[in-house]
Amino acid sequence: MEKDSRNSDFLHVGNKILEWYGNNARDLPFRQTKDPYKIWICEIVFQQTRINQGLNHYNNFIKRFPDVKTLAEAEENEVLLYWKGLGYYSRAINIHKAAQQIMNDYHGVFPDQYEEILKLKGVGKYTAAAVSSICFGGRMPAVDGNFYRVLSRLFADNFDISNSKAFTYFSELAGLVMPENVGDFNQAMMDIGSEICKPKNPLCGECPINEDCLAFSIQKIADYPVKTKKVKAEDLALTYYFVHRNGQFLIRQRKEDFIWKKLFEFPDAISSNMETCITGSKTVNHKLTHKNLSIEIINVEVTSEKIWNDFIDENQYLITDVEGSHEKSFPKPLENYIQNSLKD
DNA sequence: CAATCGTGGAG
DNA sequence: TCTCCAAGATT
Repeated sequence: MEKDSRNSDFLHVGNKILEWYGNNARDLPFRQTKDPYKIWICEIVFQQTRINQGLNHYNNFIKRFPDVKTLAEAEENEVLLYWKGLGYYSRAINIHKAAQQIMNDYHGVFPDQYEEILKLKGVGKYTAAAVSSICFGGRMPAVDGNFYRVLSRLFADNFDISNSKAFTYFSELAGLVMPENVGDFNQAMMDIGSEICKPKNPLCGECPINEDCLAFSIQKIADYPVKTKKVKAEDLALTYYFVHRNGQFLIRQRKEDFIWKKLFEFPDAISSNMETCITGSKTVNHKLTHKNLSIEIINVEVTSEKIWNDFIDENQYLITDVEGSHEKSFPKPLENYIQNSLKD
């Protein structure tokens, strides 16, 4: 039976990728260390997040929380503050809990085994593989979106990446290609995926493995990866009241298991005797992955001290001002609203 | 296990 | 304007 040359000896592909990485690795702050703490933080920050989008957050986070102990001892709200604007805020909650796990269960020493790293809150198979391979010589492929794309093109493989078994499937494909240095290989695949084998307009001419790439050879790059499921965003209307008096305004912390959990927000209702204080409103549209939000923010200018105080007492709202809001984490549209309120 | 969780940039 | 999607994890 005739075998395509691409179907044997895949190891040379991995070595080509490593060689390319040696000359083309991006110069990123977390590339200059093997401190598992820093690598862990960077892996969490950059989940579903582009490098340019998360770089400042990463640097600021490391500066404020340079080690596990500092992070574990911090207040949850301050950890959330350093996550402000980054999205997927449960990452901040989990990263804080995981730091406490490391202090309590591992005496403050970052676990060096894949199975142990996997037990940390917010750490899944991808992150455990990345940290263990980069920092401790672990040998698991860090299969992420880049792996799906590069491998599905390399093998012209139709496996649906929205299938829940995609991780296992592409882990096996990765195993065919994976060379000795798994840590560098994992990082190399991410760089190739984001710099060369891009979702749109990939730079196949510059790709170190274009001679091995089946999709490239049959001119079908755009057909891979296959992804059948599309997320549909539903419309959702929210109403907030920007209740303010003498430069101060009212907020509270979200608690329900819903969007923006544990972030701060404005009141979503006012007392009946406040309705005469309404001076206008503004509607902001904001897109989340699964929701198209239409947020109406009603301006309530309270003049009566009694009405102000009664409302706060009844609902246990917190009082802040623009300056104080800098110390709390708000959803992006509310953060924007607060900053714009300066211009009045 | 399919649905859910942000934000911003590219095309 | 609109769609896709980016170093995923959790429930």
